[in-house]
Amino acid sequence: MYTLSEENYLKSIYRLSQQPNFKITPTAIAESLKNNPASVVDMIRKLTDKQLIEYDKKKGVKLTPVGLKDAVLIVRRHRLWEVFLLEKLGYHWDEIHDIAEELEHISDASLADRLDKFLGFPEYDPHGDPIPKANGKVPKPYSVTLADLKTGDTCRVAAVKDTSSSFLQYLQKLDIGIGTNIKLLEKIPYDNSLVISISGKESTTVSQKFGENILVD
Amino acid sequence: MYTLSEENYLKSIYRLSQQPNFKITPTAIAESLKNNPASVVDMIRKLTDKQLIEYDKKKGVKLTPVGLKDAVLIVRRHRLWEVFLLEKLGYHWDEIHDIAEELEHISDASLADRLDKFLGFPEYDPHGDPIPKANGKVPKPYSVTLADLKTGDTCRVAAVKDTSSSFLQYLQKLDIGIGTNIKLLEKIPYDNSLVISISGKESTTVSQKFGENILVD
DNA sequence: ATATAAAATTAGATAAGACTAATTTTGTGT
DNA sequence: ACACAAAATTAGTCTTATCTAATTTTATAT
Ligand SMILES: [Mn+2]
Ligand SMILES: [Mn+2]
Ligand SMILES: [Mn+2]
Ligand SMILES: [Mn+2]
Repeated sequence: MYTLSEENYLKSIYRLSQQPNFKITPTAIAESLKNNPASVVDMIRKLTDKQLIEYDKKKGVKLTPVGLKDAVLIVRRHRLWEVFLLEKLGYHWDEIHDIAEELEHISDASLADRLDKFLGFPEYDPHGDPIPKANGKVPKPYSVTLADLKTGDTCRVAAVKDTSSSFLQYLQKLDIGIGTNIKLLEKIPYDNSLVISISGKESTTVSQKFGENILVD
Repeated sequence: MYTLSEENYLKSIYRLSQQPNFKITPTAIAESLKNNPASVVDMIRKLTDKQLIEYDKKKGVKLTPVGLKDAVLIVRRHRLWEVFLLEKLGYHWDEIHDIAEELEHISDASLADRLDKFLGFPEYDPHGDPIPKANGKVPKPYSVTLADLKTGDTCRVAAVKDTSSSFLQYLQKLDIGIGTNIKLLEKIPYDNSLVISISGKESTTVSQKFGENILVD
């Protein structure tokens, strides 16, 4: 159906489209794929010809209904494989993303659905991201971040925005995972650093960037 | 490490090398990969440069120790994924080969070993082919075919040589699978057709080609 | 409004892997 | 040894996807 590259572009565009009010430019796509804007311009032409995206200079890139449907199916496969790797093969949550990045491209009509069933129809992947359903419906993702809370608020970690191993390993070190309870003790006005209590334990200070990459419930 | 194409060539050369006294020529490789001899010549050069194979005009293509080791690891992944697809996801044995053909290329250092453990260290894949061990040792494959038997002999189906869906579906129709008992009732001298009894039931006639593609115990 | 910077695009190059068509080498039968 | 066929190889083309460098367009700041 699609080449590996086409699928990676579709997925990248989909991910960028999740950021509200964000204009999806060639540069943004290039950054997200760690490649060159010139290459992106080529692929934009190709995907436009295939009617998977529309490109308006003013509005940026937008997925067509067909492009969206297929992008969502790739995301579905990615997240299902992540669940498999963690739950069945015993990988840690900082190791699974790159492998799923390859597995998501395996094309077989019934593979995702069989995997879904085998895994017991999980709702969320190991990073807390919602797993699109077979019909293409995507459960609403979490949207409030730790950095959005007010002093004194308590929350449950629901998902992580950043899935890089450096971030995930840091979380591991802090004993934070999906489900961990966090209380915001103080917000440092100077640089918006956050003083938090993890699982009721003594306080720790984390950066604003850190807080913005944790989605809470 | 290797490109998709390189891996497919390595695996194809390995498979051909399993046929005793068979000279592995560019044409043979081309046939096995359903591509063009000219393309094969290019790849022979590439793999030779990488010291994965040696090519002697007289003796044909041969895997070097390194090439052999890596080819075996690809076969290991292929066969492990086939077990997974059949046992865990409920595919039938005629559907798994093509999917495993893609899955075998997923490159992660510990993936095959974790999958192996998850599956309970299976000895044989769903077609009866031995699964190479993590250390690269390959259990001895079955070698006697149904066509090798003498009239009156009884055997157990141990493996199938041909994994095409047309062959596997035919076997399914005849109620033959790994483990099925077959008795050779008669060999027709004219064209070596085989009259057999499957699981003790009434007799069926199959072709010589059919018999040569069933390995027995 | 104009200079400057940033972003987008074009032009041209490269690499992998496949193909077809032409040519050369090898093998076989007489 | 010679003729013919088959196999191997070379030459040249194509597609996909990437890059760098040059150019054009768009945005921003004074
Ligand atoms: Mn990917
Ligand atoms: Mn994830
Ligand atoms: Mn393959
Ligand atoms: Mn098999």
